[in-house]
Amino acid sequence: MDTAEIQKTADLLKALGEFNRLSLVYNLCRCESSQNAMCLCDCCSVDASVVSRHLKVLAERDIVKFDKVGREKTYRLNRNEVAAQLRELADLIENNNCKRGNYDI
Amino acid sequence: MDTAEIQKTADLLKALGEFNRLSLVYNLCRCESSQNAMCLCDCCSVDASVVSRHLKVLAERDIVKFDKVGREKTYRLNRNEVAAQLRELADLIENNNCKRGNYDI
DNA sequence: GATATATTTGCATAATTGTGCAATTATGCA
DNA sequence: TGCATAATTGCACAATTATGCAAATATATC
Repeated sequence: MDTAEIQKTADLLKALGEFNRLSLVYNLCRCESSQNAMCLCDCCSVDASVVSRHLKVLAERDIVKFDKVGREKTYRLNRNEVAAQLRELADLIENNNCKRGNYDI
Repeated sequence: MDTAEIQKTADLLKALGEFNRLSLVYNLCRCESSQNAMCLCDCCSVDASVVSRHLKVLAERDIVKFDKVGREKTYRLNRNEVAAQLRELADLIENNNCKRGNYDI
């Protein structure tokens, strides 16, 4: 396993592993349409600037995508990619799907 | 979504989302048999005390389990549970499996 | 242009976290 | 009992991170 790859996965998990950010993700989970940041503020009781920074982190990790419409930014979950990465990790952990086929039992 | 539930998931992801801890997890991934801490030290270039603390965090989150044999502690991945939790999150994110059935599009 | 709203940024701060080293504890073995 | 090895813990420290407030930026509307 490449260290860069480990770091990338760790970064994804770390981005998701903070209470307010995960709250934002769960909030976006329930929305089919994009939501702007002000709307998303309601789900966590922190300053708008904090929400802005959390959304930036989520966007940097490609967890959310956004469009700029006028003065608003609307966010949506990058559902398929995030789910795929989580499943990939789950498979690795559960199935021991080692391409080399060497088991050390 | 309950805040306690959000916090629990966040804690799991945060525990996995650190480079050396994830390295330990990947390392355990490749092992069918339990591995003791000293052996696991080899996979990350940090002090044994650091590995000990990381393993403690992983054990607290039920990511790894351990047995004490003599003066050694042997660790193994809690494969099924961790994988199940990751898949649950993936499903939630991807499928929008909202029990209430209200879509806001 | 003036004003209101949405978002970001600079700054300061408190809290958390990862780390190494030394000391300690626990256990096995001679 | 004495010594070696495995693991943990106390302590200090550096780095990161989450946060709020105020100011700045961007854009819509009047």
